[in-house]
Amino acid sequence: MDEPATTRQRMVQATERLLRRRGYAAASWRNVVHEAAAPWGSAYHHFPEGKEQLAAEAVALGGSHVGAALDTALQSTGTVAAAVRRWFALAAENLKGSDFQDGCPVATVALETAPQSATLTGACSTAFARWESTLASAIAREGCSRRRAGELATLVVANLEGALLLSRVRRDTRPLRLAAELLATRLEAELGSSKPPR
Amino acid sequence: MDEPATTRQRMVQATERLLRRRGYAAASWRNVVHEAAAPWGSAYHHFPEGKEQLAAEAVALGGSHVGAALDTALQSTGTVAAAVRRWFALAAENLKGSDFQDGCPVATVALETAPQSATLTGACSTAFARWESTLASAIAREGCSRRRAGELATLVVANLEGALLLSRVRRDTRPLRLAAELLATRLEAELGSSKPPR
Amino acid sequence: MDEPATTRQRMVQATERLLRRRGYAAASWRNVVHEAAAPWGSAYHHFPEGKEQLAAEAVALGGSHVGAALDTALQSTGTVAAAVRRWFALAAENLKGSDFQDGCPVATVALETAPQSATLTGACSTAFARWESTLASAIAREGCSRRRAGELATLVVANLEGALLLSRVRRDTRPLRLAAELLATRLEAELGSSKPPR
Amino acid sequence: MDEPATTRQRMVQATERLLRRRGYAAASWRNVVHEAAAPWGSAYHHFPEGKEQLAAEAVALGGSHVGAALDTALQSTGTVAAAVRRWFALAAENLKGSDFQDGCPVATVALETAPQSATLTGACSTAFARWESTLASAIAREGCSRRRAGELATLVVANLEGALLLSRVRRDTRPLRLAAELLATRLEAELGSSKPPR
DNA sequence: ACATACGGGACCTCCCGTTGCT
DNA sequence: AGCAACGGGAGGTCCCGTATGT
Repeated sequence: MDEPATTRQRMVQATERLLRRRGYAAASWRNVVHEAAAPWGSAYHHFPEGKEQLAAEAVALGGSHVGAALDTALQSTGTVAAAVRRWFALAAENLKGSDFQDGCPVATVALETAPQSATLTGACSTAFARWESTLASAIAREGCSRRRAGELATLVVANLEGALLLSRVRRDTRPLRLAAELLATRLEAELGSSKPPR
Repeated sequence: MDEPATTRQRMVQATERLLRRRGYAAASWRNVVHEAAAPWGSAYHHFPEGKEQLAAEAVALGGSHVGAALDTALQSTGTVAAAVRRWFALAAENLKGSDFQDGCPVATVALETAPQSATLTGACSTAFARWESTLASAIAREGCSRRRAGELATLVVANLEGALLLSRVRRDTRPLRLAAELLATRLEAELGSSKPPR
Repeated sequence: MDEPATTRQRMVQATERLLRRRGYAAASWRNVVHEAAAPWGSAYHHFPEGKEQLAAEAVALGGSHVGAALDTALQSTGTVAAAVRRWFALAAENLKGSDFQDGCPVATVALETAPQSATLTGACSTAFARWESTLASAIAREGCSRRRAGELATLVVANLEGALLLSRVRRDTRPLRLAAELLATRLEAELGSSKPPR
Repeated sequence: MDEPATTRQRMVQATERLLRRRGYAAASWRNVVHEAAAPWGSAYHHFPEGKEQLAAEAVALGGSHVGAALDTALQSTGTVAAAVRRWFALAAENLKGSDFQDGCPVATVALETAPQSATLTGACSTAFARWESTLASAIAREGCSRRRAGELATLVVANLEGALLLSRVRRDTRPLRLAAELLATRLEAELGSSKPPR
């Protein structure tokens, strides 16, 4: 195990990197094969449906990275409110750690391709839905209706994306911190009675 | 006044339309001159610094449109909380009215070009800053420290962009309604009794 | 015998189909293996000399199909003149039956590749020569010098190809009927005295 | 007058040359701009509808060349029968003069692109129709019903194309001579009463 | 202010043929 | 016989910016 990544995997990873940093337009085959040190001649062997397929897989990969950070945050904290704070802090770290170069691969592709490519919009939608589903489950577990849990999860994701965008443009992570605070306060207010935060 | 739009104006307007709907990549000269029914021969006469200049002006125009909606919302309501609800509702209307085709021109360009083009990132940043400044003034007028007013304004803008993104991807305006509710509640809580939030 | 077609056979047949309908350029390996439901992995096992070999065999197969129609026509009629009429009528049927999609695989390849590929030009030439030889023998049997029989055979083939081309472009089989009439009349005139047409 | 050919004209001419010699597939932009010594960057300036537009114009040009040869033949001879002989002889000369490299640009494109491109099939059809129309008028002038004149014209064109194809593949102009003889004899027979053929 | 043309390059897609491994 | 991957290149399209003439 832990074999060296296959060409195909390297291409998806490279694409995800490019999407994060410079968006869909920059994820050209040329850039991808260069970044991945992959053979250009077999691009369409691995991705017979072309660039959309490659990008869709990269979006899925990017989404799973962010989702993994959410899982980590949930596991390392006791309440959803704390997890949200942690999740947003991780996002802020990544942003700052890349000198504000790495944005959210999902959001970038979503805005750049919606509503032209159903495939890609679908991939973005799926990524968002997964985060929301994870969040909603965690929220519901703290004693909240499934319906309201879903709404709160949507708000968390919306705030993450909005704050990430603003933080990136301003080169300042404050929006992420403010959004985390806004959400955590609200979550504690709505869930607090039934679940003592440790 | 109210003269017919000049060639130059038509080009900026057409570009703004293209940015909203299909992003920076679609705002090619070819598409712009076609959409604007403008002569290609004088493109570089009007915009000697090229496509970036054109796009920057289009972002500014798009930003002013959204800003105008905010002004309208503030004038037609009594509190900032109500104005935010109204502002987000207007955004939802525009989104739905265009069959979820028209997104925010500022956000799209911001993600697509940051951090490659300082000019364009600056234009986006300026647009966001203008909305925040308007909001911050209105919030401060309801009895809040300038500092906290600025933070709340940032949160409003972050939520607008995040919710708009989610609403567009899902083809459902619910995220915008939820975000408006979250913000309005918080604004009322912090400003409501006339002042003392904490 | 009458076993299921081998992979190799299916590939040649698929190629012949593609040549007839869309020409040499459309007979890419990708299209061929898809049409034939054949494994790409063994393409160069079966056709070690590459695409030219495949196409040459497909031309030969196509030529034999047309030649078989000629044999049928000769057997089911009493004179060469009648056989020509029948042959052209069969060609018209095939053309119309395919909604004017199926042309002559030999002619298409001949024009598309002559004079670049000696192999393919040779394959086409052989196909034409076979039809002419069959015709010439039949004509000579009706009492005509071998020399003149060969000339008349050439004229029949030239008219078939020319009329097929015109009929296909116009989506109208009239040119084939006219050419058949022209040839039959001439054949009857030159052979008529010695061989009463039934 | 007799100005140097424009870039656009040179491109069409070069394309016509390539179509004649090597078919539609060989008329790539790369080959065209090389042959025409034209700037590749303005290809789509001159032919905004792309390769099909270029090829359609080249087919029209090629068709007009062949048509001009027909006009010449008609003017330099006394009867249609003689003109057909002359026309076919000119075709044979061109074929032989190019060492059997130059075929008919119209026929090649017709077979290669029919029925995929309506534009190109139309261009080919138009070229054929023009020759037929010229021929039909000339035939009718010799005392033949318009209807029969049209049929005979079709036969002439079909024989030209078929014989040209065979002559090219065989590297031997005999098919063209035989076809001319066949047609001339028939024309003389059908028109003979009013115009002594011999 | 506008038109026509140049000029080089990037885009995605698809091509043909080869190479080791079953 | 068949497979997965490689490898370089050509295909048509469209890009941005510039250069001349009015």
